[in-house]
Amino acid sequence: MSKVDIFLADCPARTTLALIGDTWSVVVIAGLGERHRRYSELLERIGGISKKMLTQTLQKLERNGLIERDAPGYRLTELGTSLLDVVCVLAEWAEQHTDALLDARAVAD
Amino acid sequence: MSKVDIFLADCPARTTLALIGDTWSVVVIAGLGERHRRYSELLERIGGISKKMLTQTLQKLERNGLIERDAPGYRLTELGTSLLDVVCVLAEWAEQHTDALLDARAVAD
DNA sequence: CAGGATCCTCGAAGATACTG
DNA sequence: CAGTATCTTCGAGGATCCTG
Repeated sequence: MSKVDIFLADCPARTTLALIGDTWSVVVIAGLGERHRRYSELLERIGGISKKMLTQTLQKLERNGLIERDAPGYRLTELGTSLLDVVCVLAEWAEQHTDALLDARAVAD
Repeated sequence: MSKVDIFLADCPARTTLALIGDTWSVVVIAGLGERHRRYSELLERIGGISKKMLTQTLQKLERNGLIERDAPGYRLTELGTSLLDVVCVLAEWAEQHTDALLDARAVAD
């Protein structure tokens, strides 16, 4: 079973995607970063997220052990920090390839 | 500007997330893998996806230059293959940490 | 086999107002 | 400041049937 195959059907990667594959989870994880941050700081830093979705996403991430409340505010757990590393890989890819993505789209349209 | 900060507000990573951050894009990319595969093969390999969503997702990925039709069937473009590498990093993380994720959830409930 | 067309449901997400 | 509560909208996604 190759590394790719674990994404098929019922597998760890699909489980993970179900937990963090919503609109805001990855963004909030990145917005939190390595530091402790307060709610209002996150709201401002992230930008474009409503208070409702920030609250909901924070609760979801906390429930899954990716962040913890560190009053007043939040920080990534060790588990969450390890995921942040993965998120950074995606960020790096995005930085290098978003232009190509948008170009391809322009050509297709 | 740190690597994490590019996820905030209007940035390449947010753009990328908007393009591949739906339920099926990442799964289809992984399901395609390095090889050329036919529609029916994907449908079976992925599992749990409807024909409608497979068709829609393939079209979306093609429009963004991540896959190309290679009749009859599909394969990742060079751009798509580079993204597959990132996806594999996520897969690897998932394989190692899904248990911790589920445990944390069980404790919280 | 590989879709397209249609209809429908349900939950994500926003807007707004309220609270300790 | 950091949420909670309520209402509403909108579109992702499923189910089903049809087609070259």
